[in-house]
Amino acid sequence: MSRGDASDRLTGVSGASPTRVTVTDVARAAGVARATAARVLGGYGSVHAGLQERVREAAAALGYQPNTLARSMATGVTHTIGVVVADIGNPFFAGVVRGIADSARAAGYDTIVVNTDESAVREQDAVRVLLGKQIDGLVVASAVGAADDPAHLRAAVERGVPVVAVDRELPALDVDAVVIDNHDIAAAAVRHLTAAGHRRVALAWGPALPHRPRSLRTLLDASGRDLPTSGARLRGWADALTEAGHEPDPALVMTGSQTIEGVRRFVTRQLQADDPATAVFATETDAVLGTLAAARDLGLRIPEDLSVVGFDDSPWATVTVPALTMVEQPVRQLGQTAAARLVQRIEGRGAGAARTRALRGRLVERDSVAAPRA
Amino acid sequence: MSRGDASDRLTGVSGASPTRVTVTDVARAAGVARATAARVLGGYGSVHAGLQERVREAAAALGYQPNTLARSMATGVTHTIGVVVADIGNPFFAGVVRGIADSARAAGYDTIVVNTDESAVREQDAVRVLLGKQIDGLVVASAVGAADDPAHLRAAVERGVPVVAVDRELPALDVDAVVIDNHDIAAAAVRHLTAAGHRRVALAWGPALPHRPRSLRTLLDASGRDLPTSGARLRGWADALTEAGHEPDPALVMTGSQTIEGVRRFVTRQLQADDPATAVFATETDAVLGTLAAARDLGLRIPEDLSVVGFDDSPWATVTVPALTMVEQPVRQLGQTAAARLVQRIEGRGAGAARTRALRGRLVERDSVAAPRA
DNA sequence: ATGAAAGCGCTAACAT
DNA sequence: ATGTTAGCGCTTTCAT
Repeated sequence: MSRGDASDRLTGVSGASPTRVTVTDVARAAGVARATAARVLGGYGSVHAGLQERVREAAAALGYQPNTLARSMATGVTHTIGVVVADIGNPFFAGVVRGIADSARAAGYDTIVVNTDESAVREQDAVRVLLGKQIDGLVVASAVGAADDPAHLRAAVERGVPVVAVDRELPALDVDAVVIDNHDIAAAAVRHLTAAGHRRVALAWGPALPHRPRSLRTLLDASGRDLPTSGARLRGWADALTEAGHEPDPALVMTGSQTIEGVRRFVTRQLQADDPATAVFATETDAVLGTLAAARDLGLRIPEDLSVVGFDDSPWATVTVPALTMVEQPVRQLGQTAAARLVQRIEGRGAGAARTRALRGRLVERDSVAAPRA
Repeated sequence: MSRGDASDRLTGVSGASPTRVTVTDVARAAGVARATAARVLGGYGSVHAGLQERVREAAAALGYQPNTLARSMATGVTHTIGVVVADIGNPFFAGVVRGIADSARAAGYDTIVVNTDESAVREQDAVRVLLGKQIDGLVVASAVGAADDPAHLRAAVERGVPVVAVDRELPALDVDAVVIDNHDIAAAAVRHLTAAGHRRVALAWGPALPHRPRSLRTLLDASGRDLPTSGARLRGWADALTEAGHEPDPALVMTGSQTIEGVRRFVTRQLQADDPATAVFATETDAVLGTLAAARDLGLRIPEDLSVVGFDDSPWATVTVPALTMVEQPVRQLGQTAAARLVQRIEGRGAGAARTRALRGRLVERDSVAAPRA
């Protein structure tokens, strides 16, 4: 931790130069003042062409590399945005992150990505770390429920660090958000099923609750406290069913352990019930996998015995048998839009009230939906 | 860039405090010297309990948050490792990154992840940015071919920044590496096919080459210049075939455009050839998808008409029909091991010569392999 | 156009 | 145990 350790390291690993070369070194070698060398190396102010040359040569000869930390200390700006994402292992978020990086890069910003594994604690940590690193702005796909107070993010806002929510809104905070219109696309997906004649459409998965709510209202209320995306999808499901004249039965909604295995058990139960579900709306990739596993367990054929619509289209959805009808989300665009908005905020343009921008999902129809058995 | 802009931003976005609170502010509020405040806030040195209390209260009251940049400037250490990864959208690398972050976090290091989308130019950029941010070490899954000179990474090493290669070795550089034993697991996969009676095992995909090499030697040489992983898998394929007494025919190796569509065309051609392939060894996820697409196009059944072994086991490999026999790689462990090694290097323990550590893949047998048709 | 000097927020010698 | 002072590498007045 001491300076001594640091230089031990420098000399120890490989016959490396025992000390980094700084503007001071370059200035001395070029025979100019530090300020002059700094001006050409930093690309600001104005310096006689001849001197520029000399400084550049000296810098190249010494192998000078700028220290961005020092620059940031002096300017108060890092040209870096932080990204806090709940699950980088999910291709959805991976795509979002790439979109953010694309857009940020184009605007001259670096990105630092931190994964929280859906843990609220790690999210707080991540935000603290990023703020400590003096990022200029923050894009966050938060793991906190819609009802929880995101104090760590409020701290960012209060310090004047612009925050943009991506995919998951932050109703408790007055910040910009870029999301998918989950209610509409979910409703469209379920409408596709009711149009084919389905009345009993199971939903996997919904909010994680300790025990199954009896009434639809209780369920909707509970989901309002869950992740905003999952609540919106649930409401879309309910609205589409209602619209088709069917009662949205809370018993059709999975509220238990949200894992592939949990879905498998839930769907199995739904298919063996007295008034069995004839279709499943799977709102996450893992829910699709669990549903397919359940169907195979029971020897049910898709779509003859069971119709399925799932979230997050992916290349493998075309090689299953049958190919799956899926909701496609504009992931990359989601990230790009969020980063663009953030850069606007950082650079002081686009001031004004926080705004939520909703992007549209798309239903990709393949072969996993048919009319229910008579 | 100017200080003026920065404070405009601070005041503009929300009624935020126009200036950050520093140790100096806290010290003044607590009525102690800066050093004293710094000691308790930074958690070093020793300070009378009573004063500690007072400083902490003042800090809390003012909402003090440490500036890690300034700390790093003073100490010369960032407690941050950089991760450069070729494709964060690939679940394989997503898993590796999580492993790295786990392990780093446990050792008290933050991680900064940069994605390069398999572009050598962006990789250079990424490394420069990370070095500028004064990271303490670097984990890299490089996009550069085994034959290319990774000057950007050499620069890191020469500056005394420890580098650990993950998944993809850097033969041109004397650095630690943590990889999968691609040769062995590929050979095991192909052996599994020859054991079932296959002689004509197509490989999708191999090295990207402008035109198909005529001889096996030319092919192997060419692949030596490609990504180290793909070369090793190719050699594993060749060795397993040879071992079973079959000539590894270079015509069975895909060398063209490495996309799902490219694989689909390649496999289609292989299956319609005079002496058709009876099995496909797909060395990447997208190669598996292309292979399945080709089989479906031709109305071939797996495994009756075509056997398939693929790389990168994944939950969806169990829900295809049939479930797929796949190579599973210990992705998380790969990342954890790499980060652990890096931390050792950073902290000066585990000095000595660079070492490559190879982790073993595992063949997960399911239902996509059978004896070839007579 | 160039140079001298101050300062960003923190840590770390060096007094006391 | 506390305070004083210098300094990390850079940018940015302010002189000249």
